[in-house]
This record gives sequence, C-alpha cells and structure tokens, in this order.
Amino acid sequence: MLSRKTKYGLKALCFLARREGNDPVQIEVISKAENISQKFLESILLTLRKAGYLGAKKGKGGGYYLLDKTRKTPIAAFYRVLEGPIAMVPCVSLNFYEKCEDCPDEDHCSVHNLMIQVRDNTLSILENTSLSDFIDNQMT
Amino acid sequence: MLSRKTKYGLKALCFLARREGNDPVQIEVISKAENISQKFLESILLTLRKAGYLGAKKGKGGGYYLLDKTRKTPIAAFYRVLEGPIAMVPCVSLNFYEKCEDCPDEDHCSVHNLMIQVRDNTLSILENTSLSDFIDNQMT
DNA sequence: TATTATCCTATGGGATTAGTAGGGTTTGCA
DNA sequence: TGCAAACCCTACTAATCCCATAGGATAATA
Repeated sequence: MLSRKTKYGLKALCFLARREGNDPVQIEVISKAENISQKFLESILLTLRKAGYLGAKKGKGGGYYLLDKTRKTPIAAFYRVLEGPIAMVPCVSLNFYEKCEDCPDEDHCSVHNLMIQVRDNTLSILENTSLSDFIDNQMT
Repeated sequence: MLSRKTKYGLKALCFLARREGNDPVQIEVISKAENISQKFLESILLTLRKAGYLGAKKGKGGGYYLLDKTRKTPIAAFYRVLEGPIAMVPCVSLNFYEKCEDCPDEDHCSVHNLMIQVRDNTLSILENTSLSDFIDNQMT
C-alpha cells in the first residue's frame, strides 16, 4: 500500500505542475488546497528538494517550485524517493536489491519469478508516466 | 512490499503443489524445506485452511494438503487472504474499497487514476496465474 | 531590524510485523 | 484405554515503521 507520505508528495507535485508560471508557492497554500497536514507536508517537500526535484526560496515571497527537469521526470523516480523500492520483494528490486535469507536459489523460486513480472508491469507504467503526463491523467 | 507472511504462504502452497500425490504433509517438513519458522508457518497454514484452500488432518500421519480447487485458484486469491488489498490505495481497491478523506473528487485525482492503471496491470498477472501456472513458472 | 518562510532535529503515539510461548484438542495406533 | 503425534487457538512481545507535531535555527526580503 502507498504511504500517505508518497500520496501527499505526488499530490503536491501535481499541484505545483498544474500552476501557470513557476513562482514559489508556500507550504501552507499547498497543504490547504490538498488537505494535507502542514508540518507533515513540510518534511515531504524537504525530501523532494534534497532529491533534486524541487527548488525552495526562503523568506517573504518564498516557497517551493518545480525545477525544470521535474515535469519530465517519471513518477517512478518520485516513488523511489518517497516510498522506496517499487518491487514487492527486495530480491527483485533493481535499485534496492537484497538477497532473501530463506531462498537458496532465486532462479528457481516461484515467488521471485512472479514478482519480476509484477515489477516489470508496474515499472512500465511508472517509468513511462512523467509528471506532465500525470496531471493530464486527471481528466481521463 | 510483500510481507513474509504472504511470501511464506505462497512458498508453502508451492511446496504442496509440487508434490506427487496429495498425502498430508506435516508443518515441520514444509518449514524445514522452505526455511520458515515452524510456529509462524503454523499460523499461516491455519489461515489458508480457514480460507478454504487447504485441508488438514489431525493426529499421527496428519498434516496439510491441497484441496481440489486450489491448484486452479489464482494467486490473487491467496494474496488477498494473506496480504490484503492488491490495490496500492484503498480508493482504487475492488474488494477493500475506502474513500480517501483528503480527496474531494476521485475522478479528478491524479493519484487515483494512475493507481487504477497499476492495479489493473497487477491484477492481470495475479488473476491469470493459477497455482499450477505458478509452479511451472520456476523453470522459466 | 522585523517579518516571513524554509530548514532541521527531536519526539511520541499508534499501527503493523514477525514472530514466540504455551498450552488445548483431535486422531491414530498399540 | 492410553499415549504420542499433529493440528488448533489465544495471547503476548520486541522491533519497526508511519504519521504527525513541536520548536527553534537559518536565510531572505523589505
């Protein structure tokens, strides 16, 4: 299940992407528009800034704004930063791989092989949907 | 991420499905073959029995065995019993639907619409892979 | 300098996970 | 009948994660 953190993060990115122009937007504005706890959102936006997807401006007239590349960034990237691995099992994760202790041979593990299929299908969506695609999505 | 419970449950089902015949198998045998804590596995198999996928025989020579229909049952069914919803967000779950408090309009929510796609893709795999298919899987 | 807004660390309650403990109950067999 | 094998069931716990809040530090603007 998607954590609230990820869900809120994606909603905030959406909110920024839907705006005309790219002026900084205060946390409070986003949190009220999207019904998100302000303090919690604060930490989420901070994470996204550190990951290089958002810029921030302090002081009066400050706030968060999208960086240029962010609109073209696939949802998969945000997902990995906010939620972690996309794979359902560490042994099929591309970016967070870990071997299972209980499993002597991955190639012959049914769970492993099925979860590779699930991962590839999910990835095909999350990697091929950019933030721009994502906001168009809302009208379909 | 898949819980150990689900992973162990699927492995145990696999183990039973790969056997010739359908004699009861003791928990201990499965737990040793698959490197699973015996007591934990015990509770998992109990869940699967109550859900109607396994039979059990008590006393000497007893153990767990597959019911007839179980080989034809899709992995999605086991998943729902062991792990819960397949959807990543309750608002796109078919079997465990819940409305989001923060979201005024699902149809115009980007997250909602994206997660429907992910759900449909995942479902297409989990619903179309039966336990029989699943064990063949290991050799591909 | 005063105000505004992000930055950052720490903390805490609640839920979930992955077991563990310790019996109880039923069955088969000698 | 009696014993041991094997499942049945409840309760508990340690660890971890999630969601959120608090409060001050820092930086930018006017």
